[in-house]
Amino acid sequence: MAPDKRVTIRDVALAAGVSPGTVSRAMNDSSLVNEDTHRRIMRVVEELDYTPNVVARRLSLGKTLAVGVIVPFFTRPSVSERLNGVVSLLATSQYDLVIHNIEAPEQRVTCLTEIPFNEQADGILSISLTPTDAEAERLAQAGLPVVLIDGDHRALKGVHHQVTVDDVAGGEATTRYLIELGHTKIGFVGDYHDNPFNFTSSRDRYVGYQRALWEADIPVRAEYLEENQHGRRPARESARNLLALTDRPTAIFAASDTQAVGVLEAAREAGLTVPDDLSVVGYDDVEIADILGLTTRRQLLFESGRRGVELLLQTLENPGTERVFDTLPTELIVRETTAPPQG
Amino acid sequence: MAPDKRVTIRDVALAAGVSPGTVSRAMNDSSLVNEDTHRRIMRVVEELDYTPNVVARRLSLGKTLAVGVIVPFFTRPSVSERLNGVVSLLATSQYDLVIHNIEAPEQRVTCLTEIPFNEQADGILSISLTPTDAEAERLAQAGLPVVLIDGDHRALKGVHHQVTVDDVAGGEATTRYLIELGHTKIGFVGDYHDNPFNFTSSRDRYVGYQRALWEADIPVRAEYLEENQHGRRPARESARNLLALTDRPTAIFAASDTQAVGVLEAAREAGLTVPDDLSVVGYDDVEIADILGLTTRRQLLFESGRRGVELLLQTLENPGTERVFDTLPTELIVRETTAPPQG
DNA sequence: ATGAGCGTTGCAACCGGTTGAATTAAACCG
DNA sequence: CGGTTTAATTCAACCGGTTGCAACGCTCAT
Repeated sequence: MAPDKRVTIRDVALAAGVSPGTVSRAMNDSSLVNEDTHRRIMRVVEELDYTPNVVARRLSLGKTLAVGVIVPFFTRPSVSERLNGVVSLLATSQYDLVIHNIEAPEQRVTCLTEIPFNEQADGILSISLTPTDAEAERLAQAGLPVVLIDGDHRALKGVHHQVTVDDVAGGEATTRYLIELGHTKIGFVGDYHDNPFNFTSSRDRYVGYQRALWEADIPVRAEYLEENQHGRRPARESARNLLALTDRPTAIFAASDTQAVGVLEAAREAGLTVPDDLSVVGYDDVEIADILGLTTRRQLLFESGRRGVELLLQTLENPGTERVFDTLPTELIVRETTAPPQG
Repeated sequence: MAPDKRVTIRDVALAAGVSPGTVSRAMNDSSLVNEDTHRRIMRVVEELDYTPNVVARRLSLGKTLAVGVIVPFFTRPSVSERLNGVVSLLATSQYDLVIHNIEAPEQRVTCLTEIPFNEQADGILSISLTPTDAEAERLAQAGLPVVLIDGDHRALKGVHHQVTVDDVAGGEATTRYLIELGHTKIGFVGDYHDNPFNFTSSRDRYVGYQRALWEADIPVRAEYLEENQHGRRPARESARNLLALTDRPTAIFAASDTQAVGVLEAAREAGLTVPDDLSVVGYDDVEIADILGLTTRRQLLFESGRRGVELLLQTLENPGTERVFDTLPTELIVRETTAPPQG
């Protein structure tokens, strides 16, 4: 009944008539143990159904064989897709994945300052977070490899690698596309550019938006910028404001697909036809964009996760690796929500 | 430069002029330690910035202070939402969350048979997986508390608690709603009922569908059942088949919202207006349902995750806890994709 | 003064692996 | 046949905490 105490390495040693050390070696680097002994030990392992205790192993090795992943709001489709890339590659390695979700700004602090220190992970993957200078310094102290996915902090040594997208360029190119279609009155619906999580993508895309306008000699109008909480509903509100302007935009660039959906809803409410009365562009190219036929700028979410893990594993194997700053490309996916302005 | 070796409990002990044991006690149950000593130790801890090594702690305690979560396809919105519930509650506890994603049937086996055995977790949460009898037995052997969220296996002792939805009842009620609207030709678009992951929800909902028809004396027509891979695209294909029938259904019940989206797409392709020419109902009530105005049966995804964790933590605290089988309610959310059949 | 009783603290074993150094046994060589 | 190399294995320390038990110092009652 009582699930007989776990089988330990000493049990195996006893049964095989060797010392624990030999069993240990047999299970790892067979090179030092005799062929026959090895086989014998393995047979006993089989028989007793022995599985090494990972925790003991970790303590002894001084490695946790786990990587910590810090993600904010992992239910957001873009984040979830990145995480998916992370998980898919990590599953093929010996490392476990310990997840730390951040839903509130306080958690952000705890995660970034405590996790690296309690030896729970050999490396840290941070998704969509841009550490402040103080946080980066603290990370550096911990001496763990840190990889930023969709987060930028080249300045300090705490960060080893990063995988990003050039959001400024992406925002610029997307805006330029709208301009080339003939739009000059282009609204922007994004997150609060100053937010407690220090999310930077919306802000960066807006910077790109401004650049595109400048280059085209189109004035940047303050009333065309709407900042709000992230999300579909807040974006809908923001879009309502834009569409209520006396000189309303003929196109709206949303900082994410989720927000673009809110924009589309606001347009419908206002009785506007998309794309005839209003063009809408999103960012990310998550599934909803395909479903709704939303024109958007695609970024390689899944790949960013995979690439991040790849870099982290590389560093764990070989701590001397040079720092890498990857920038993944983006691509405009034109669907049915954009067209030249009417009249 | 070299991030000076980690501070251990012995360093603290030395600095505070006590033994490691006392420091350990001071950090845990202060009751045995003198007030003054306690304060002194804590000051040193502060000064040296000491954090206990979790791995050593785990080995010594014989507990891993982590729970393993096994999820298939966590990018599916319904699963992700459940996971969200899990994470949100677990974050408030001392337990870490180690994720194991399953994307292929082989992984299913590894996860269910190995993970419980290598002492990586004190308890297991399994989401949307129904263990086979053999797997359940193996789980029981491991002697770990296991909680099934959206999975059913009351038969064996391996499972401690479970949190489910009555999919049969949900499917029946949903179908009855269509019947009450006046539909008699109702198609069903679901997963392969026989699949390597042993997902049962689609199958169960279909059983409910059959019951509703029987009760209403409507014949169950084999050609109205379409099984396919899970997903929007396969569901679209399936719906195409249904709509191509000479006596096509006037309503389609999709086993999930994701699949309902595929059905809507097929309807649009076929030039049918929803809900006038075709009614469509989904299941889950994930965000896309709200966006598209899809009538659907809501289930409490987030809550199911939270509740599962609650039960698991309870059992970890107090191993004697009685087994609990929770069934969460569902609710029909009527939106704009259902109406009485035309003519 | 003696010893019981209590609150604190130290000691040392233990959790279950890993690993460098020491040991043993076999093999080889002049 | 002694001496040395080499391969295989054992030994014991170690990773960094936890904890039962012993020991210590003190108070208090006898």
